[in-house]
Amino acid sequence: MKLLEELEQLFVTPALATNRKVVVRTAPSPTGNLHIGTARLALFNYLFARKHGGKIILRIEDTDTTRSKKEFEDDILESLRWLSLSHDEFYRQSERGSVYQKHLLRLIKEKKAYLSREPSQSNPAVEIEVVRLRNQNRIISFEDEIRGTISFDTMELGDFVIARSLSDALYHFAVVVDDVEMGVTHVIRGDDHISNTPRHILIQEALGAPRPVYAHIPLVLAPDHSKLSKRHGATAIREYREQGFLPEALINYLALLGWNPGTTQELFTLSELIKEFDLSQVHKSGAIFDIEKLRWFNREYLRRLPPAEALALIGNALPEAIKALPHFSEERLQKVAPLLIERIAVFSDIAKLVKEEELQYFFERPAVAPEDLAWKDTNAATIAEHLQYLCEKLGDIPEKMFTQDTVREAIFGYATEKGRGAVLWPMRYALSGKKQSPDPFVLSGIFGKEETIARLTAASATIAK
RNA sequence: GGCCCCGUCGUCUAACGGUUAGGACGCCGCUCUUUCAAGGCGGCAAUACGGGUUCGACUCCCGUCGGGGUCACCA
Repeated sequence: MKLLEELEQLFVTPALATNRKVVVRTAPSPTGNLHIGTARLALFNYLFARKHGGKIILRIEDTDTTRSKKEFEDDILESLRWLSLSHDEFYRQSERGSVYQKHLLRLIKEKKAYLSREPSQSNPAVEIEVVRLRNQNRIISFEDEIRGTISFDTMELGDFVIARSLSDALYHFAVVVDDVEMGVTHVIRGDDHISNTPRHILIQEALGAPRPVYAHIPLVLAPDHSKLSKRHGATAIREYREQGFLPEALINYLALLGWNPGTTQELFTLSELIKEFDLSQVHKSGAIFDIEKLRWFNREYLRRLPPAEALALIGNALPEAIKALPHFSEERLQKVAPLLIERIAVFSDIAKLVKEEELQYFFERPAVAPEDLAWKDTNAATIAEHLQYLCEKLGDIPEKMFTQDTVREAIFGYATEKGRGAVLWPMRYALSGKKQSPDPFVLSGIFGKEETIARLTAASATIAK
């Protein structure tokens, strides 16, 4: 036991000096659109590097040519850009075959690896010559920034395969060679790589390279505690983008998933995150992705959006059917926008409102059901009387002065005197045709004098029948 | 199954030997109000379990249970 530990000490390569410039990498495989979990890892790498004035390498790990697709690479790049997660250098592993080969050859020459002729696993009929690493079968331990010391017995790994052939390096080898060649100082990746780490260290030591600092971040989990996958709903950043989530909200939410600044602050801009971020505050256990909290963040950012920007985004999310309605206009939409913002968390919620017919009445005269016009047991004659009065009273307001405030001023006394419910409910219902809607003053302000009076008159006519 | 990692409200988390175990999301209630939304106020709700160590454990140690990861010529 003791001997084993001493033996181990002999082989331990010191971690990279901390005074070296920080170099991190985010290394997605283009086998799917940018995943929420990958984006979060990219974010952690980004925050760490930017905080320490380091360099960020984006490396596309496409050594598996059958599963890798250009369209996924495009999506990854585009999604990262959308999230504002920039990088400083870009590589594709598929373009680095000669680099891997060079190191493979060297290792073989130094007898640290060897060629082995054996039947192909995919096609046992043919023999191929794979490259295996000479494993010294010892205990590897490393310091993980998140978990502390982790030890593995690498015995059961055996002389594992590092390349399918001299010109076809496998993932583990490519990763280690790249990290070495690119001068990566901090490997910040998902904790599903913990058990790959001893293998990487073995390769690294064979290469005679220094050991980077490892930080294994716990994974993002689905509500059922399993790995977040498609059956749990949207997993790609693109889908959230398409649903109308704001990148700032996504960033903020993802940052707080497994990390916190140790204060109760929850809303952070990217640059605040850079300032606050610290690997030592990263949690050890996996965090469940909670769409409700993401929606809350999104709403917070939605409300902070400059009005012009919000308006443009609402315009994008608004179905064509609404834009085709008779009273639709940009001016009208501009007035409705603040109401909308108050009622949605994500832009895709607009489609839901439309489906529930919560928006139509802003842009076309609503159908009014006489039986719904009455507040409690107010009788028809009284309602008609109130509506009549409202029309007259509002008619006295000059068109230019017709706003939610002047309308309120004009009729609030009357409403208070006659019973607010008895006056205001029919007024609001007449304007919206809905049992639930914004208040009648706000609606009047949106519709303007002519349309407001027209709707009140129409409702009044309905009740007269 | 072997190996590795993890375990505070339903969820994200604070507390790093001494707190009535705090905050946020969600949920519920109240309030504002003609209705809805938003807002304000409040409530429900957790240290997985069992042993130690200690004057004192969410915090340290051991075990149990539970969860996750990984065991490729995928990444």
